[in-house]
Amino acid sequence: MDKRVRVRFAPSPTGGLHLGGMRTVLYNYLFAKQHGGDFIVRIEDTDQSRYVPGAEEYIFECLKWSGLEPDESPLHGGEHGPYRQSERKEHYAEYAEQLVKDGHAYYAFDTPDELEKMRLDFRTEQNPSPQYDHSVRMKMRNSLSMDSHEAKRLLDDGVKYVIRIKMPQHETITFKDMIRGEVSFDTSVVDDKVLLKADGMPTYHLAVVVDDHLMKISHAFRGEEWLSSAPVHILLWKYLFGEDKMPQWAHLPLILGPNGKLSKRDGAKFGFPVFAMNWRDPKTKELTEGFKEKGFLPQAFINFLALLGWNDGTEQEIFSKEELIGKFSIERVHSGGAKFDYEKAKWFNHEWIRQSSVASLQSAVGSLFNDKGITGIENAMLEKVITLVKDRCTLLTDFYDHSYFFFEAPDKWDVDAVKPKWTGDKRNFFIAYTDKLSATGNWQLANLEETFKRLAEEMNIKPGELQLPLRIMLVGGKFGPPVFNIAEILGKHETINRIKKALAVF
RNA sequence: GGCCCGUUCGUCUAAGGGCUAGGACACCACCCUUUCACGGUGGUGAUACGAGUUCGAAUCUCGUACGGGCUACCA
Repeated sequence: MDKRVRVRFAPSPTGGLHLGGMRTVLYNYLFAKQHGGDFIVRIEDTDQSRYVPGAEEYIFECLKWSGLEPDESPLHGGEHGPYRQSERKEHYAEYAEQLVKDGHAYYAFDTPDELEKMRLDFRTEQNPSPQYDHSVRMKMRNSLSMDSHEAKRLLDDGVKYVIRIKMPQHETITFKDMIRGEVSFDTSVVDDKVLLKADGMPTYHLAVVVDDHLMKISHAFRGEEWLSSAPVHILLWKYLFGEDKMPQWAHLPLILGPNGKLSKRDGAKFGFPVFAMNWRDPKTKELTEGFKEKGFLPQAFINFLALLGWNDGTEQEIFSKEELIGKFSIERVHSGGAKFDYEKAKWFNHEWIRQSSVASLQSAVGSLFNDKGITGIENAMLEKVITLVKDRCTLLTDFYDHSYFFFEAPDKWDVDAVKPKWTGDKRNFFIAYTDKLSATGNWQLANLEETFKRLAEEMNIKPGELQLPLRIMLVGGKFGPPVFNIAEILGKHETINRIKKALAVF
């Protein structure tokens, strides 16, 4: 099938790619893959004042980590490249001029100050934010309000200008949205949007239409925040390339934070990530934590993102990327916004950790320990530890909290938990137990436990009262997996050492 | 203010005219567990409101309320 979808992003510090943007990317990706189409990414860097160097590379790292790599490298071009709008500058002016020639657009010479004055002058209680539209355009300085000689003179003199679309009056624009069905707008309430800026760069409105045409985009999925400017884009299609050539639109619902639209700030405020990976703003040096660094598996990230506003109609919740490609359908995307629930996201991650094989977790967990300064762990040991604690970990980082004691002997113990019931008999028990352990050639879970219980019985102590002290000797506190499992993994030498060391303190 | 979009348990959602509105997260209780968790079983909990159409409405229509988006030479 000849499907071609594109996603866009602006390399700006705040407009990066947070949850909402990533989900848009994901849906585009799933749709493209499902139909055997192309998935391309376009860099919308036409706003030079907000351009942040390095943001492109960062975002491709995010896409790579999530497993959503585009078919053609957006950084190096491709069949319909370049995919960086700043490198396609010359295309846009040509189309803008075309629109002027056809009477669908005009030159406007108003300075920023004049625009501000207009907004102030026309401001009323009923209309707090006046627009540059059919009602005021004849009162402004543009090629519609002045005679053609004057306009030509200004142009020849090199006076800065923008090109604005001339929105028709009282026309109803209706289009079909794949999620919402028919949506219509009255053109007289839409302003004369700037198409080409004074610096020669296009605005999003012009660029999206021109690029979608040139890049032969068949489906355009974007966030709901674009819905209200859709009539401009549809008109542009009509004027430039024909409405029948227009891609099919889908406006995805917004992802909401705890209070309203999800923002980058919400992350810091409520303690959850909003970006796929750590992002440090080069200007402010402010760090925004990512899902990756927080300990999420990419599979879980994709999974919860996909389910935030979509489901396949069954009660299934855990989907692999391949299953999502098979089952996704844009028509089943919810039209209402979805509030992001971090607790549920963590649940997805927990499920994915449980399902993951030990082998697939090994390198991530290994490097986690490395980062914490614990090095030189043997693979066999790591494997055993992961197997034992995997089910209790919600985040990858939990592996540290649930198993660091395998690699670091405790140097302080929760003595308060032992002391009240500590007796000389118990001390003697542990001395006897270490002797037995030293002598044994069978370091198996069953044997360790059996020896322990038999000895306790012989010495007439309840084994239950001895297990907690043993645990505290081995790990330092009241936590961790079953105590004999710990001893088994720790090994003979280490177990005996830890008991002896603790005995000296108790 | 104007325009557009939306509204089912606290949260994500299922049910697109017809059984006691189903599931998941979270929460609570019990069980398992001589640690802490995991897990298991069960429970609390929703169709925003008001009209209309219909034998019958969460579902279709209208109005109201509430929420969100847009209203830049930003995307």
